[in-house]
Formats: sequence, structure tokens, C-alpha cells
Amino acid sequence: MLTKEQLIEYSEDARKTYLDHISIDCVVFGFHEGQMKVLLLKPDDEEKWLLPGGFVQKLEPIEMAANRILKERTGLDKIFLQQFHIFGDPDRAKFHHDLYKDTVPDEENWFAKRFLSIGYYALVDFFGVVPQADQFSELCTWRDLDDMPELLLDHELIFKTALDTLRLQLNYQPIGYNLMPGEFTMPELQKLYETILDKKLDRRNFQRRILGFGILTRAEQPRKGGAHKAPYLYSFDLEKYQNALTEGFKGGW
Amino acid sequence: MLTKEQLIEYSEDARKTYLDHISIDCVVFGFHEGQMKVLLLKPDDEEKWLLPGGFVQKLEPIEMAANRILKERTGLDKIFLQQFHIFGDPDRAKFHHDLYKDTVPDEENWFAKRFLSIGYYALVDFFGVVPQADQFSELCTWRDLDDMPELLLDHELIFKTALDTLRLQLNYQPIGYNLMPGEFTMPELQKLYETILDKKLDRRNFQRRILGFGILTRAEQPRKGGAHKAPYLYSFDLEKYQNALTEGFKGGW
DNA sequence: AACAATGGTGTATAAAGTACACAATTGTAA
DNA sequence: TTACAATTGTGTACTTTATACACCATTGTT
Repeated sequence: MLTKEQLIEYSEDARKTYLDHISIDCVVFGFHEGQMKVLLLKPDDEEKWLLPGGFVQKLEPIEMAANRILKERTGLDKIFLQQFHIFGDPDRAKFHHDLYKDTVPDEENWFAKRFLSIGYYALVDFFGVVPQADQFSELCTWRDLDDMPELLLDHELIFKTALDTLRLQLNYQPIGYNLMPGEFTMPELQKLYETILDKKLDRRNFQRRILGFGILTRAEQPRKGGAHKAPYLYSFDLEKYQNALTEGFKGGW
Repeated sequence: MLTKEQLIEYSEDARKTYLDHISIDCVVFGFHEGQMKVLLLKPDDEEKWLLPGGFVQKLEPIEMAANRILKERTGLDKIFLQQFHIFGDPDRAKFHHDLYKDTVPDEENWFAKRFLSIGYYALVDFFGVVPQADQFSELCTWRDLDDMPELLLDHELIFKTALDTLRLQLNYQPIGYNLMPGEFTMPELQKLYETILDKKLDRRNFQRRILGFGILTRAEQPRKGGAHKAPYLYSFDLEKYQNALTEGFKGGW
């Protein structure tokens, strides 16, 4: 244990040495018309795009910060959020730094700092979102997964890491409750998996596997009205879904 | 884009609102005599124990910080490190805060802050480690996985999360290169898996599965001298091992 | 020389994953 | 009205992987 004097000295040292700045960047996934979408911001006077993000406030739990930030951009309140990595290269804020470096000296420029950024990914209901730009951006909108623009900073890396994590997650957790509408058909759910994985799946094997998870309830009436054979409607059995989320699927060992 | 005045005002606001403190906590796993071990610190004047940790310095990449911190505690240089979560409850530093709260006022006490902590786990060679206590601790030593003492702060949670992550990792990545000596027998490797998973595995099926990964090389001579039948010696084929690390094992989808 | 303890290898069975075929329904074009 | 394309539902054979269990080999001990 330190003495009083040691503690005060240590504290002064530490204050100079260790202060840092935490931001959160979110990869928000939505699903619409058979396409996986990501919510992006287009900053003023810039070609490239950004992930929605913000700063963690003093004493604010990071989970709460992530929810707050996403509420500002999407209007949504209770969002499926998953922390997946922290990114911490010292020069990752270079964009904002460069943008303002001729305007004000570094000492007065908040952006002339290193930002550690916590990466979250979110799975949301496409129709529930009302995209809202922030003060630095002219646009906040959905972009297709297979038509992504170039991203600023290390947001390319953050996005890729999020997608990899999501794909990995498919192997041991159910997915879809947060992305699909209340009722959906099996082919629609399959399309979700196919866009996430970026590959075709066999219709019949997909159906068997998904049903084998035991997390779906089939409605009595199929969906009428469309062309072709009327498909059955399914919904997630929330209790079993939640259980599968915590338990995980197959063991491996 | 902000004007000069807006930027300066924004920066001042931000400085007050967002400054934070980043620490790193490490769960260091070692393997010795058929037992999984974790490196722990016993602070002065405390019953409970701590994980080795430290602070990330300004402008220091976090990966580098983790390596630096572990070098101080273990003497090891190039360590297998895996970031797995960031822990950010506002009151998680309560221990140090309480410890010193009667000694100096909060403004002068570095510990009267919220610390965000990045959790890393490390897999190391047991014999390569020379445990070294820090200035706050009377002891730094290995503890058996099944004989863990109580831990301070949220280190219990950090440890559990690390173990869960490690167990999950077993399902899609090889493990052992960083934990086993250069040459080892199949039963020894099996014991590693068994202690991590905390369950018995079938000898014969384990062997087939591991060999099926194609990452082991069998030495020509078995290990002589011990009692009973002489077991074969294996070593990891580093190239194939690395490849399996990045590729992952089974797909699932 | 018999025995206990440990390690190496094989085989039968069950479960899971893959590939593919056929029937049913619905709107549309002939 | 009928043939057809498109889509969906269901089944079945085959392959691969996982699981359970049996037998033999080696080595030191009794």
C-alpha cells in the first residue's frame, strides 16, 4: 500500500500519463427486401462514410453509452447490442485531426487525441429505424451489404470485424429475432442467413436444420395472396429463442 | 463541419465530459503437472486476490500495453494474447478508492475514478514465467484453476469471461502450442483439454479428433524411461497450426 | 510368470450433414 | 381451359462425423 505522499505523487503522474478518450462505434445491421443493410453516416465535405458513433461520458456505463448513441441515430430504444472488440491505434482519429489542424492548434482541438473505440454491433428491425444525421454529417442512411462505400478511419476494419463476429455467431447461436418481422416465411429467413454468409444454402437442408433448433412456431394459416404456392408463416418462440441464445447450440467438445 | 469557435467550445466541453482511464487486466493461463493454472497477485493487507493488470498510457497502442504489463509480471516477451471484452461499470475501481478514501481527498486520488478495463487472456509456457509482484502486492503466484481464491473488484467476472471465451475457442481453433512444452504425449495434451473443459474425454476419440486436425507431428522415438508403455511424443507443426488458427476448424454453415 | 497400469489401434453404431427428386399450389401465357 | 413456370413443402439415399466400446502391446512390480 502506498503512503499518502506516494499516492498523491502517483496520482499526478497518472493523470498526465494515462488519461484517454473512449468512443463507441456501432455497426447497425438491418434486413429489408432480401438485403442485409448497414446504417452509415456521410460527413459534410467528405467522400467517405462513417459508422455511427459517439463518446462515452464520464461515469457512464459503456453499455448505456452504446444504447444512448444508437437511440440518437435510430430512434430505437431497446436494441440487441453486442460488444465485439476495442480498437486502439494511436492515430485512429487522424481524420478529425487533419480536418481541423489548420483551424485551431492541437491543444485546443479535442480531436487531436487518440481515441480508443469500442466496437458494438446491433441487430435491429429495419422498419423501426428513423435514421437521423448528427451535427457533423449531411446524411444518415442504410447501405446494402454488397454495395458499401469506402469508410473513413479504421471503420473499414471495425465493420469487417463486426461481420466476421456475426458470422461466427451463427454457428452457435440463433439469429433473426431482432432482424425479422414478427412473422416470416422460411425462404425469407433463409435469405437472411444467405446475405450474412454471402453464399447460397440448400432450401431443404436449411429448413430441417432451423426447425431442428426448436425455436420456431408455425402459424396455422399460410401467407395467401402472393403468386405461387402459399408459404407457411413462422414466428420465433421467444422463450426457447432466449434459451438457445444463452445455452448455445452445438458443443464441439 | 464545425467553425473554429464551435470546435474550441466543443473541445472544452468534451474535455470535461469524456476523459477516461483505461486499464488492462490479464488472465494468464499456464499448464503444469496436469493442472491448469492462473497467475494472480495478492495485494498487501487484503484477503482477496487480483488479476495482473496496469494502465494504458497515452498514445500507447493497447496491444503494446498488454504486452508491456505482462512482461513486468512474467518476464515473458512474446506472449499469445487475446483481447476478449471491455469492462466498464463506473464503480469497478471501488476497491482502490475505498482503500485510500480517508487518506487523501478524491480530487488528488487517481483511484477515485472510473476505470474502463480491457480484458486480455494469455496462454503461456509455465516454465518460462518468473512471477514478479508489483508495488502494491506482496505476492505474485500461480493458482490452480480448481483452487481459485476469491478475487477483488470485478475480477471474478473477468476471469469467468476469459474462461468461457477460451472454452468457446476450443471449438474452432487449435490450442496448446503456447501452453505445452515442445514435445508432449497425447495423454498430456488430453489433460490440457480436460482441465480447460472441466470434463473427462474419451482417450481414443480424442486422439482421432486431434490427429484429424492435421497439426501434429509424431516423433520417431517414443518417450522411454517412465513406467508402463512408452507413449509417442508429438510436437505442433507450427505452419499448419498457424493456418488452423486463422482459418478456423469446422464451419457450421 | 502373473498382474496392474498405461498407451496404441480398430470397429460397430448413432447422429449429423449433404445431395438430390418429386409432388403441391398459384398466377400467367397460350 | 390448359399447359407452364415459379415457388414451396416433404422425403430419401448417401456421406461424413461423432460416440461407445473391445482388444492388444509395453513396462515395472509382485
